[in-house]
Amino acid sequence: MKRMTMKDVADLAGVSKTTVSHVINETRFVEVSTRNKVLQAMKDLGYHPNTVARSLRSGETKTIGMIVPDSTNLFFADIARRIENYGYENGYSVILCNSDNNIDKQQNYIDTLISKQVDGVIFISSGESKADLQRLSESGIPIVVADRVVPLSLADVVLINNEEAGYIATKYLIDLGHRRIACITGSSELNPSMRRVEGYRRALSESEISVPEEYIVQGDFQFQSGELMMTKLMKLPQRPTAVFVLNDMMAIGAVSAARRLGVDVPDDVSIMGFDDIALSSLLHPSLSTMAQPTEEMARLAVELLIQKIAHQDVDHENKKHVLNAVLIVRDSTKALGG
Amino acid sequence: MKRMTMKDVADLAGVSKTTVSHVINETRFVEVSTRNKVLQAMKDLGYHPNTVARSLRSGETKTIGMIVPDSTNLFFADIARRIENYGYENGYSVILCNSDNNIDKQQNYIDTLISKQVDGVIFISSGESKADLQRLSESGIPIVVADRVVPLSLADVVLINNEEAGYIATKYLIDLGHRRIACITGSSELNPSMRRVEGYRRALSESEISVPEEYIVQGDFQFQSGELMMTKLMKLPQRPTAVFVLNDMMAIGAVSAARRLGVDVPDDVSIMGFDDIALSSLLHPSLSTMAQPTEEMARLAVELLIQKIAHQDVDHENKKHVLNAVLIVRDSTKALGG
DNA sequence: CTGAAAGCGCTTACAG
DNA sequence: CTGAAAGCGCTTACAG
Repeated sequence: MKRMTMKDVADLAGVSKTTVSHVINETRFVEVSTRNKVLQAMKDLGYHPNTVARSLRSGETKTIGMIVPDSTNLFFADIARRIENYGYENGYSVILCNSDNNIDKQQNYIDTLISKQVDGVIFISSGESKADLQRLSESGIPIVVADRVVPLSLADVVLINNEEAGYIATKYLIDLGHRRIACITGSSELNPSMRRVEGYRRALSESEISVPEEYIVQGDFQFQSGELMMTKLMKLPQRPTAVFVLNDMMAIGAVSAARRLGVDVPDDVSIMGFDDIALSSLLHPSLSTMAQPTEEMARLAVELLIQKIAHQDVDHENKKHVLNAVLIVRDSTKALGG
Repeated sequence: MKRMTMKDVADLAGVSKTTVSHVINETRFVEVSTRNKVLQAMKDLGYHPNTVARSLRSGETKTIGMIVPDSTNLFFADIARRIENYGYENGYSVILCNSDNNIDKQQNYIDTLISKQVDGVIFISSGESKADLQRLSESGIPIVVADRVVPLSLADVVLINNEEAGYIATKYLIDLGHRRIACITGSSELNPSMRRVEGYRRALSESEISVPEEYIVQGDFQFQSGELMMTKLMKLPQRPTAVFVLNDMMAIGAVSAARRLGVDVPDDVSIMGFDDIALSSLLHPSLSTMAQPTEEMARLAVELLIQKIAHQDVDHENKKHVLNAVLIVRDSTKALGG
């Protein structure tokens, strides 16, 4: 049961540790017969290389940290899953860190990640965390931030064009003939939410549609707030005919609230979501939404990180990588009076 | 930007590495003034202890591996989240491994976890994986298996009493006056699914209700199969008045299918789920279900693992820890004709 | 084609 | 109250 080491393998195979190391890593030519003896010895002993020792020596752990606000949220769960998968394909393990909107927890995790010598960190949206990011960055660990804007001095950034996406969604509703278009936002300090609202406003003002302030209500990206805010909107004297909800979970809540109020979706009111979580295509009515390219975001984030890890020496210019959300039309929206 | 080491701290503070180590770990008394000098030096240098070196020396990595089939599945996401959290509270980081029902991936991850010298592994349900578990177990790494039955020679096991839970759910439907009670199962080779069906059968036979074989239909724990199987059931000449669905995701699909067919839930048919994922209480009708104690499962799994890690020397007797699912009555079920 | 030895950054007996 | 030194299991220049 004792853990076998290279020494054990070397002894059994009758060669040096150097040679064992080289056959394991294929890092220099080894006589075929020697090689086979080593391989056989490894097998006989059930040898597993000790990555900890290797990491100490080589300076790389083949491990990355992934910080997400809440891996239970379907949007983050999806990205986290894909990051794990791309990491795996590239030989990296990922340490899962839920920041939980808890500043202490996030800070502790960052210290832990630094101490564990992770090769890089993928940081996904969380409240205010410039200071933490700064510490990470100062420690010299490559960072990629996803779904969030930070100073480029700190990290590469991968995100979607939220303003444009907000514009496209709203424009789509306008083109369907809607004029009374409300919006359920996320927490006001979150940049993605703010930017989507800006796009929403731009589309409306471009079409010279004025928006009463009570049409813009604030949620918190959770189901319940979608329900609550939708109920509020439906009780307005001048009811909107379409609602742009800034994420799908709230949009699903909004559909639910509408149903309970006897308001038909999409006959009486069109509802437009954001994210395209898996659930959105399944429920009835299926949700029209702006799909985030999570696959691409995750792939790009991992690729960028791996590049940064590889070229840590040359000074890498951090960039902002902007992807596009795409309009997905399903059953929760329809032409006004159509 | 160069990583600081204990040597740097020792030099700046004018003490030995030994002393630095002892103030960091609080492992022997150090003169207050010396202590302060060391602390100050650490701060000035932005020193972070190198856990990799520590692990090599001490033999523990303060890291555990968590293998789940798919962290995107709400039930697993919930458990994974809680395990991460309990791990964090106990000073452990967790490496996220999605086995993905891919035997190669799972095997690779296990080798990786062994090589990375994780202190323990929490293994959550996956298809057939006795061989992998065996390898892990032979490497001497403590293992806790959750939501699944394996030989106790290999690991501690934490799970719910699926048979009893299936019985309780079905008995509840019977007590509501239902006699024609169908069941949508999960993949037939999964033990939890099989056991729940056994409980379902026991409750029915106890009440001397015979169940036509076409009332038991097989899904795969995904939304779509719930929809599909529900549709099939509703087209039966002798339609069931209640359906026990072996997980919530399929139950939500079943509700959705019913709605589309113009069958009211719960007026025309009662639907009973299993798991109590967060979504189940939110949708309308909210779902009656058997709640799995994920909080307790996660806590227990982490506690057991930590105990095993601590007492690796003394030979620990693996046990099966059986928790109870609890009946949650919501709006998707009602008395027959009530 | 292969090996001896230094060293990665810690912890911890041993010594005083 | 503190320090010098061995050693955890690897990798990799250096040497032959």
